[in-house]
Amino acid sequence: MTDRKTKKVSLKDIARQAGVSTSLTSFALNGKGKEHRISEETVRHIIQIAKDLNYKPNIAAKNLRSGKSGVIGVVIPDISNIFFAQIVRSMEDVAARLGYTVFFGSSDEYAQKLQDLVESLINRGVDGFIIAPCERSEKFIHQLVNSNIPIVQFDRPYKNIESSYVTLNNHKAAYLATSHLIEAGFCRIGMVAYDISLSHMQERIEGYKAAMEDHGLKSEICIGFAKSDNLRKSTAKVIAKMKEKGIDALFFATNTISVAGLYAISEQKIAIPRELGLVGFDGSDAFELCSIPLSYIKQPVEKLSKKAVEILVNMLEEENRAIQCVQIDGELIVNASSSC
Amino acid sequence: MTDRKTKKVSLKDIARQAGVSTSLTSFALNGKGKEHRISEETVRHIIQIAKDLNYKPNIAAKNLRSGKSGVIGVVIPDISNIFFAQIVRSMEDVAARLGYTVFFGSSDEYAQKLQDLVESLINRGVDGFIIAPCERSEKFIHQLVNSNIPIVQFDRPYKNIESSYVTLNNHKAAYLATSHLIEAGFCRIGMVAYDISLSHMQERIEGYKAAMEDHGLKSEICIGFAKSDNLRKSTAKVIAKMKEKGIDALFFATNTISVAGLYAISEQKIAIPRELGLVGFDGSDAFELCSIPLSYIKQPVEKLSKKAVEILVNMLEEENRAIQCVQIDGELIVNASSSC
DNA sequence: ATATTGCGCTAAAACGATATAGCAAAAAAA
DNA sequence: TTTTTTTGCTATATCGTTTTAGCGCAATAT
Repeated sequence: MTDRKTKKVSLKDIARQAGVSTSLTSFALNGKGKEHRISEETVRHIIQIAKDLNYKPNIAAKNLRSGKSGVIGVVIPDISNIFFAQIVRSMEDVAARLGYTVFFGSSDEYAQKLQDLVESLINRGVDGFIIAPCERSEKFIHQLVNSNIPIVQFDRPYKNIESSYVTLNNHKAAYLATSHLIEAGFCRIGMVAYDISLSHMQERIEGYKAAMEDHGLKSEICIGFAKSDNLRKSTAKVIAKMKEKGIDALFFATNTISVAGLYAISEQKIAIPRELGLVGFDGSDAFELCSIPLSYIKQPVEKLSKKAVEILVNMLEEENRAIQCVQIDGELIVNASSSC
Repeated sequence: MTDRKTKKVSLKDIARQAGVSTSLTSFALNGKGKEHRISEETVRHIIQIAKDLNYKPNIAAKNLRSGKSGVIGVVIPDISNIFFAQIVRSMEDVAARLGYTVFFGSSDEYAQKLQDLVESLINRGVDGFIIAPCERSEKFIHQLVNSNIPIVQFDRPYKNIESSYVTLNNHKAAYLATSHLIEAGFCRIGMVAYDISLSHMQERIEGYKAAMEDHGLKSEICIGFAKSDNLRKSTAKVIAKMKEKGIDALFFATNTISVAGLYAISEQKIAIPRELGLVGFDGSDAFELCSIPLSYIKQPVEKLSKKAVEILVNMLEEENRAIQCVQIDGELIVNASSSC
């Protein structure tokens, strides 16, 4: 640990001590010895001195000179959602391994906040973005893509925008969850979703519908919508209404809905799975702690974040403008809430 | 949104267009007009042009020149712990309002990882740190403080190190939780804690003990330790053993222990609060979803993070070397798990 | 002997902002 | 009138890197 007060060691210091120019020093330390035909001995010498002096390059100078920052901006809806917390966590690891750092911020599902965040990150000089869009942000994302800032859409991409994206195969996951309920003997299966147009939600809804249709249950399709600004109450209302209609199982479209649903069910004292079969989405401590553990679709957090970071870094380093669209399969975790 | 390809507007561009020098431009845009006796008209003129050209200062250049980065490094144990997720979230907001950005990383409670993180953040040029230390990191934190890098310890400070810190008043909180159980009619109250020496844990233990003593229950003091690397199993074992001993209530020392405890209790089919009264720590979705909602000590997340950021920024900007030690009170949330 | 090539290195110009020293003209004081 | 002060501005060095252009010398080719 060096004292903050004693000035930091610079390239110049090393150069002086080694009796060479700063250029040579820079080349040597960046592994460009051969490329610039520096004698191996000189390179070794320089590296040794750098080590001795505990040289740490000044990143601001590097950034200024190179016009790059080595920082990836990540914009997610909410870091206090465990799913995104894990995603960010994982992205950090992957990015670090590739020599990048992650700046992140939460949009709270507000288009304006997303825009502010992105702009402030641009000012901070991030090299590229991984963004989970929110409602009403399509235009802005579009502009962003058009302005040639490297960007990977995540989790709920606008698929008609020409950009790379990484997302769960939501259709398949929802199909899987619904089919599982059907195979477990339920037939009047409802879905609780958000009334939003983002792709992940629409595809989960479509996946549910498709599964119902494919099993001859088209007429039983029944979707209720929870309001995110009054989540618990609205979810409770939806569930009560569905129960009245004779629904015998529910598929929750997200982990927030799942938690709210579990809460409502415990309040309404509905017996799981006898009176109502359940499948949720993503994970949460709460899923296992409710009296009957919840079956759910598990998203492959590491795979998703790794892919997103890799694609972005590839764009940054290879100037690879090829668009990559990746959909990764989810896994169904079967617990007691869905086995009759 | 500016096109990434079209080069960015620099001070020079503005200066040229305004027909003045870059120095003047810099002063004008930094509000140092008066200080450098620039005519008000010129200042207005320059500012107008900067606006027209949508000028955004290059942060790398600023950093290089000033030796500061406007970035605060935050090191916490684990971002996927909801408590720390909320903390980070809140710190970001506060920091943004003060003109700073937050870089954060998770130590996973490993001293080595904490050290690596801090060093990498130093290389990235952060101006100061907010750190939640972990076991075996005392020496390193001590070095850090000695090397004059501005730092605020957080959540579990080493209090004998001469540095500022912000933490919950853990003693008081534990005392409160324990007293509450006693007043609710429980008397054989056990505590489940981690066997670590960090201050927050020691003080929670001391607070529990003090409450028991003050209520004449010294002989009933009983502390069981959960292992963090095998949390669920070890917690279950501890609880089972305590139950055998005739314990009638439990105080969980952290939210991770609380979740594990709830899990064990639901597995062991113990009736809450009839057979066992419960109070936990921090919040979690799970606390409300278990069949009987858990009473718990709620930490004032906003206050804690705000204070920490403010103290650090004060150190950075005022060169204020005065050490500030802040302890903030927690709040007891009473739910069904502790009312006989 | 002269021209060419390769080798190992250096000098110096960027990158964009800030801050110090100082200059010319106008205003005030002598 | 001459000197001093004030006003409004400029030129330039600097922060620590990276990178381009090119220099002098020796070895090889002609």
